[in-house]
Amino acid sequence: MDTPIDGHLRRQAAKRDEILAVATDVFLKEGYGRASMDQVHARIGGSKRTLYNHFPSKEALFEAIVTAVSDRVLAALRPPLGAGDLRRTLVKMGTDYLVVLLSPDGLALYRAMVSEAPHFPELARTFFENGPGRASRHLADFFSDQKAKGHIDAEDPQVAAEHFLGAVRGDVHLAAVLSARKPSKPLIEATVAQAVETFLGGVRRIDRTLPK
Amino acid sequence: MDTPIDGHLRRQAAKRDEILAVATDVFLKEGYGRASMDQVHARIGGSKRTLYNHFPSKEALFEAIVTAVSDRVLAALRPPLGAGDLRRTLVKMGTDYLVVLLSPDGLALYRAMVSEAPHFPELARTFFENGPGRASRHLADFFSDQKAKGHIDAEDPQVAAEHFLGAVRGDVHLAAVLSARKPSKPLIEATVAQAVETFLGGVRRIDRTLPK
DNA sequence: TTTTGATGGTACGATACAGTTCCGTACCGT
DNA sequence: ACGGTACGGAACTGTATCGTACCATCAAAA
Repeated sequence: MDTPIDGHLRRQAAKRDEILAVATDVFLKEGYGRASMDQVHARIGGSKRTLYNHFPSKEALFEAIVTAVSDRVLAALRPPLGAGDLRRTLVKMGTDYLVVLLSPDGLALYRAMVSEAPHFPELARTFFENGPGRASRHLADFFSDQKAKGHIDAEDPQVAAEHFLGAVRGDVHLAAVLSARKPSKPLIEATVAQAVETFLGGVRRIDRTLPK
Repeated sequence: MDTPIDGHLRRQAAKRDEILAVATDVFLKEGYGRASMDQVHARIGGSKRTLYNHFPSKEALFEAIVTAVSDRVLAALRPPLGAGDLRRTLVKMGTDYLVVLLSPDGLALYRAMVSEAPHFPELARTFFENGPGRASRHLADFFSDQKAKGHIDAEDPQVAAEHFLGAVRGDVHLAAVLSARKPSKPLIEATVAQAVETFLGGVRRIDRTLPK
């Protein structure tokens, strides 16, 4: 006995996926305010009623888009961090983090959430929790382990993680969000590299004539 | 002969200021998309024509608002940094920076610029240059001086400044932008304090059995 | 084959928006 | 007193918006 899939459900799901794909493109490119249901409908073709059958309102469609894109994009914010080498782990976490944030979808999602946070507060909260917040806690767990092993001397691992990721974002993410200029990958890697070194060793010159 | 101020110009300027004040409130609270000229007009009273006499379009009004608020808000991003104590300077710069970014106007301005950056690219560029970008360069100048004096060991002072300010933003700014929860001032100071310590000394545990 | 459910096509309703037009009034310098 | 300028008031234009109503069509299930 194989899968007794209803043909109607198959069609329905396919239509839903098609609508979601097109609507995602429109909403992320134009933003919630400037995107219009008519625009989506024009690119979908067909009836406007079927569009509203799948998503009962513009807000519902936007929420579906955000959750879908979040699931797809934000997953990469938590790469597997074995309890391995500290510097290597920071570099991997930093580059993965920054690459996701600077990807077209990442930038568009960030812009959309910042723009609509006041009108979709629970959605914004979910975005933060499943995105940057989770990434910070993920890294903080690693820091806790490193601290227990005596490799690290951070007062609060959670705060330390947030600071490291904030340093990685630096002005690069800000500039990209504001001017839509996507920096090159080597520049990303160089930025992360220096952030890691600063984070590890600090910036203060150590007196060579024996400390302590 | 006292000031030969034209009465017409006085009225004109007063009206312009009034419009700008009300419109700033509306635009920063609602965002460019949801704010409407009718809404501004309703709160101004008077004729719609006078509104359009002062600002020929919605876009022009928005640009005037952004430049005005930028001048007023972003000035505090460059506190005077005498070439004094390193730690104290970092703490001052960090707290001033974060307090401005987390102020209601700072958050609203940030949201507005991120939202409308694709449609007002030159405005977004100006905002970045006069805001976070200038702050980074300001701090970078201080770092260059400290480096010349042998107090710090940063490869690229500009990048180091961006990383420090990024760490100061951390997840606090992100969370505030996304959830409109303004963190308390002691939390701000505590965050900055730890960021400064991490930035100065790094996180890696130094082997107590004599380094080097 | 008949019936059911999803879809295609299009017109429509109601509202909101940016920007204009017309007319009359209040104020200021001369 | 007079002329110029900005302002108040309100209706109006054209367009865009979200969402609904109506009917024909097509594919799958009975």
